[in-house]
Amino acid sequence: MEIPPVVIDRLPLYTRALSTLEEEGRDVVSSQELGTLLGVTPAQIRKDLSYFGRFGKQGRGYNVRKLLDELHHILGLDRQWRMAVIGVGKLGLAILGYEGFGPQGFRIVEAFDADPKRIGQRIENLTIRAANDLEKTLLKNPVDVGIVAVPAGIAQNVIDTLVKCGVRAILSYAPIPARVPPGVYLKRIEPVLALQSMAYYLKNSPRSTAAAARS
Amino acid sequence: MEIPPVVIDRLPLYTRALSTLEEEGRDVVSSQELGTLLGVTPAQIRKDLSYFGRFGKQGRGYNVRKLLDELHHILGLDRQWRMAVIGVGKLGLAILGYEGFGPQGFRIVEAFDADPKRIGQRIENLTIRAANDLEKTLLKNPVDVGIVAVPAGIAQNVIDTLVKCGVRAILSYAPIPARVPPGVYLKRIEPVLALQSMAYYLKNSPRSTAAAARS
DNA sequence: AAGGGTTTGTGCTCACAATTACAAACCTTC
DNA sequence: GAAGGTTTGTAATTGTGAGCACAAACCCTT
Ligand SMILES: NC(=O)c1ccc[n+]([C@@H]2O[C@H](COP(=O)([O-])OP(=O)(O)OC[C@H]3O[C@@H](n4cnc5c(N)ncnc54)[C@H](O)[C@@H]3O)[C@@H](O)[C@H]2O)c1
Ligand SMILES: NC(=O)c1ccc[n+]([C@@H]2O[C@H](COP(=O)([O-])OP(=O)(O)OC[C@H]3O[C@@H](n4cnc5c(N)ncnc54)[C@H](O)[C@@H]3O)[C@@H](O)[C@H]2O)c1
Repeated sequence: MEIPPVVIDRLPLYTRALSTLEEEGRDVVSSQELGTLLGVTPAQIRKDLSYFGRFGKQGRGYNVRKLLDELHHILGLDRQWRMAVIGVGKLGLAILGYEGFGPQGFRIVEAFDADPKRIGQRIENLTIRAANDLEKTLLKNPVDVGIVAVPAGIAQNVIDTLVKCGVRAILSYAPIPARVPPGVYLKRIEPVLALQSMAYYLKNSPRSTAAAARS
Repeated sequence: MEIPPVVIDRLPLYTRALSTLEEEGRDVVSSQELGTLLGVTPAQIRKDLSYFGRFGKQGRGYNVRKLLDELHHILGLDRQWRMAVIGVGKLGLAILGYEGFGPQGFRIVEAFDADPKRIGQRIENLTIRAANDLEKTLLKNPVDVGIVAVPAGIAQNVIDTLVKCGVRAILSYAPIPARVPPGVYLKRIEPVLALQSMAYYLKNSPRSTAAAARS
């Protein structure tokens, strides 16, 4: 059975809401409540979950702890993922210092830069390696994910190198339409594109039309 | 006529490719070439553009300069947009220092933080203001876009304040399912969700299955 | 000026995703 | 233990977007 990518994209949303509920001590939650919490219809949630099994109880809802465990297992969040950051400039520094990855099982274990002033620096328990050593290091010590935060001009090059080293998931902050071979997964973070599409709505709504932009 | 949001989301992609082509001195481009450049089918591009008019010439293609101007006009990129950054921490600093916004007409004109050590600092020709002055400042000196880079816990609060100040477009980096009233546009940057959905594919492909994740 | 080679714009079809709607299952209370 | 009130899981329907295919339009060459 083939699961639609949109469904996979929503599952992490559900896990995050469930984590919050669990921290609040909640035992069960209905698709209704989860829906209003996330801005998604209850039927959507039920249908998405039904791709993977039957996790709820009629008349009652979903056991928060149980559903969270199931989703963690489905998404592969019940293990550690090793990541490398390429490009430790202004943005790379913020990424290295971000405390949101670790608790979700995503650990940054390598960082690379081309600037001689950066190479060798210790940041967040990590020693910045030379960009020249990227291939050698990753071949010896593989990572699951590559985070690309280098200037646009060399991003495709870096991505190609990552692919050659067997990296199969890439998170790219570079503003280019990067290409990867099939079997490699790429997600782009594109704040400028997001702003540009919102500009359209700003321009074309006389101060208060309905119909919010997809987020 | 109502234009599908997905179409609006693709237009900025086209403008970026066209800009590159223009810098290379190209005069005309076909939907075919633009398509392979962006990983989109030519028919998709033609259909998207046809929502707004007839910009090409049969047998020839699109005039790069002309199409770029048209798209800039359609998206509202032929003017300056004023932005405020809320939260000048690790990420906020990278945003303030990012040179990718200006050339596209998005100018950061205000920055706010709650940390006394940050308030008053001059960064990139900007003086960091106190978070307490957010409402007062924006009411006197409105901005078009708010960029939210504060901790998750207070993000909804900041967003509510922005909305109250008449901000109608918000780019949020906070990992929360923020809600805004209709007529306000919100886009979220969510690296963790992107990683989590890629984890699913990493886990469920025996090292080389086709079907790349939507990016 | 005619013909061959391109490429656009768009009606039509197909695929897929969201929503609706309801029977089945469950809990609680009396 | 029966009745009333919830909520799930899913079959069926609706809605929407992507791709196909082709006539019309254009360029260039001879
Ligand atoms: N700063 C932001 O908020 C932001 C936002 C969106 C996108 N981006 C994108 O992220 C990327 C980085 O942005 P930034 O603001 O950090 O720029 P930056 O110039 O501060 O950092 C780039 C870093 O990459 C390093 N580098 C150059 N070549 C390299 C190589 N071959 N291997 C490894 N490292 C190399 C440089 O030494 C530098 O430290 C850019 O593509 C930018 O467009 C940044
Ligand atoms: N660093 C990253 O790469 C990254 C990536 C994705 C998401 N985020 C998100 O971006 C946000 C900021 O992350 P960060 O790493 O910069 O954290 P940070 O702690 O370095 O920065 C947060 C800043 O917000 C300021 N602040 C607190 N309350 C405020 C208020 N009421 N008004 C204005 N400013 C206030 C703090 O003083 C601090 O300077 C968080 O929500 C985080 O989850 C960060």
